[in-house]
Amino acid sequence: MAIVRQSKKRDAMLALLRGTDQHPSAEQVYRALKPDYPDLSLATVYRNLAQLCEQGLALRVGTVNGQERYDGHTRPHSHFICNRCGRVADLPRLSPGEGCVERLGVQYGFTAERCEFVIRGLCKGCEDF
Amino acid sequence: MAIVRQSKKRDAMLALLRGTDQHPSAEQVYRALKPDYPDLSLATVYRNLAQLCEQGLALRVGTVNGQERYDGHTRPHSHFICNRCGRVADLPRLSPGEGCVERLGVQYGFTAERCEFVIRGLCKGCEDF
DNA sequence: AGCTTAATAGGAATCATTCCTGTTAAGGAT
DNA sequence: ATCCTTAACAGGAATGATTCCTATTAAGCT
Repeated sequence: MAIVRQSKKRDAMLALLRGTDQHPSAEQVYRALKPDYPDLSLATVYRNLAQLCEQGLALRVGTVNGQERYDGHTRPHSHFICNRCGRVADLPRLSPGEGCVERLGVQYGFTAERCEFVIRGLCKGCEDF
Repeated sequence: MAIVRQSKKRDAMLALLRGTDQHPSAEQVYRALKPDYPDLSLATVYRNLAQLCEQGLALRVGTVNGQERYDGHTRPHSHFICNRCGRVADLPRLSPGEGCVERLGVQYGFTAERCEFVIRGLCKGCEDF
C-alpha cells in the first residue's frame, strides 16, 4: 500500500463516522461535510471511504436501498437493519461461539478476515405501518 | 400481494437456483437460461428474482463486486464469501444462541424477519495469490 | 370461447459508484 | 526555506447493476 498522507477532508470524514451511530451512506457523508468543505467532491468521499475501509478504520455495514452504509466504530459488534425505513442500529457483539469460525475455516478451507452478524426486520416505528 | 400465476421462466429460475450451490447473480441466471429461453429478458430475471425473494422461495445472500447474489436454499444456513474471487460457499447454520435474537428484539425494539451470519475472507485457492 | 390482469420483451431511464484529466498540496529531501 | 515526488483532489464523464415504461402475450378463472 502506498504512503498515506494527511488529509483534512479524510480526517473530517473519519471524525464524522466516529461521532455518529447512524451508519451514513457516502451521499450522507457528502451532504454532512459539504457546508464545511464547499469544494468537496463526491468522488473524494468514495475514495476516502474506500481507503478508510482498507486501513481498517471504517467498515462497510451492508447495502440498504442500493446504498452502502459505513461504520467508523470497529470494535466487534452486530447490526440491525430495518427493512422499511433503512435505519441501521448497533447491537452488542453476537458470536457463533468461541473458536467456531476458526474451526470452520479449517474444515471448509478458508481464512476469515471478518464476520458479520446482521438481523433484518422492522423497527418499532415501522411495525405499525 | 397479487395472485401469482404459473410462469415457465420463473419455474426454470427457481429450479436453477435449487440445483446449484453457486449462489448466482442475476446476470449469471440470465446467461444460464438464455440458451433455453432465447427471448428471456434481463428485466424478467430481476423481476422474478425479486418475486421469489418476496415469496420466501429465494434469498438475497449479499453483494459481491457490486452484484447481488441469490440462494434458492432457504433452510437456515450461513455463508462464506471470498474477498478475492467472489465465491460464495454454504456453511452450516451459525446462531448466536437460543432465543438470543428474540431477546434483542425486545430489548432494542424490533421484530426480526431474518438473520444472516456472513464470514468474509480468502478461500483456499486465493490465499496463495 | 371470453375476460381480466399477471407475465413478458426490449429498450430507455435511473442512480450508485468508479474512472479520467489536469491541478493542488503533503511532507520528505536538498 | 525551496524543490520534488506523488498522494489527494475537483469536476465531470463513464460504467454498470438495477428498475421503469409501453405494448404485447398468455395464465387461468368464468
